[in-house]
Amino acid sequence: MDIFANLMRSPENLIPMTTNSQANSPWRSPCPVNISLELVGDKWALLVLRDILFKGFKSFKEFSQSKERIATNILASRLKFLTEVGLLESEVSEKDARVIFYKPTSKGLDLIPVIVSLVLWVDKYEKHSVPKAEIEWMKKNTKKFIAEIRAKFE
Amino acid sequence: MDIFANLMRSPENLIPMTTNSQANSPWRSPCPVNISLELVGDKWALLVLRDILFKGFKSFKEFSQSKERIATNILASRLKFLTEVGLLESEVSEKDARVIFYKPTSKGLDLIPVIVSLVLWVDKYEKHSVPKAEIEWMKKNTKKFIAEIRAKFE
DNA sequence: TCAGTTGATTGCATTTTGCAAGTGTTTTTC
DNA sequence: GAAAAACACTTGCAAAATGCAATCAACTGA
Repeated sequence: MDIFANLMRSPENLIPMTTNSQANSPWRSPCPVNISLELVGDKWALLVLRDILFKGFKSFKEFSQSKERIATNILASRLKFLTEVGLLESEVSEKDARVIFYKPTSKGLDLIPVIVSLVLWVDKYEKHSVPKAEIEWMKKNTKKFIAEIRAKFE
Repeated sequence: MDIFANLMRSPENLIPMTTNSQANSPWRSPCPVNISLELVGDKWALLVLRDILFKGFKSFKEFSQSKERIATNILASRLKFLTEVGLLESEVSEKDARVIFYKPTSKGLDLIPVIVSLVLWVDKYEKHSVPKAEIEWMKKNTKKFIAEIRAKFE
């Protein structure tokens, strides 16, 4: 089955459904690539996910202290959006009622493979801050790596 | 080797290198997730890649006719940027000197796994336009799928 | 010669972002 | 128990990015 040939035969598969369904849909187009970009295709969303998934961050304060220096208004809007689209859940801390803990939903956890593939791509072409040994392990044991991170939240 | 534990022990691995190298670097931070977002983390870059990789589009005109309706100034700036950062190469058509063909570099082709993982993620949670059979094939034969697309450009 | 195509640019309105300051609530400190 | 600090936002405003229509020069084909 040559998917590419299929897509070439009917490339509209990667683009519209029908003009009707497009009217009901919130998306620019029903192409899955496009939908993914409308959900996490900006400079900040996956960074928040990274902080939660890989660094174990939970609170607004922790996110706001990441080295990319996200502005607090942007952070607030991203946390709201990510929660609204079902990638994050929030709960008030039991110890301190000021603090809100954010954690990934199953939908959010399922983005780990995306982030991993981005990291492996960057590793191949750009200098970055993750030690070689960890990249190598990530590359050779991708499934286990993903499973281990998931396990922290389930 | 528990990568996550390592990262928790020294989470700065996912963020800065040194303050020195950060000054020389064009990136907000040397975290690979961040770098990937600075390269393709916007609403349009991966859409152009999709058009090239999955739909076989080559020219400005073809990209501009995609259903997401990218504005021509944005398209021009994205094509310029993607070429500058080495994801695309351009060459003037032999038949028509006005037409510029864009094709993926090796660095661009290596983004296929990222796009595939995004598609598989979206498939799990959102309605989209790619037939089930093709998603299933993509899921079960991911490596082959990626290799087949690569082969079209090598 | 000349209308039409192509990739790209310009001008301008709209939207999003960045930044500093401020808000309301809760917790800590004295 | 009042003042100060911490936390998660919110607001106001300047700056940047985006969307859109018009336009451009280079080129093509008739």
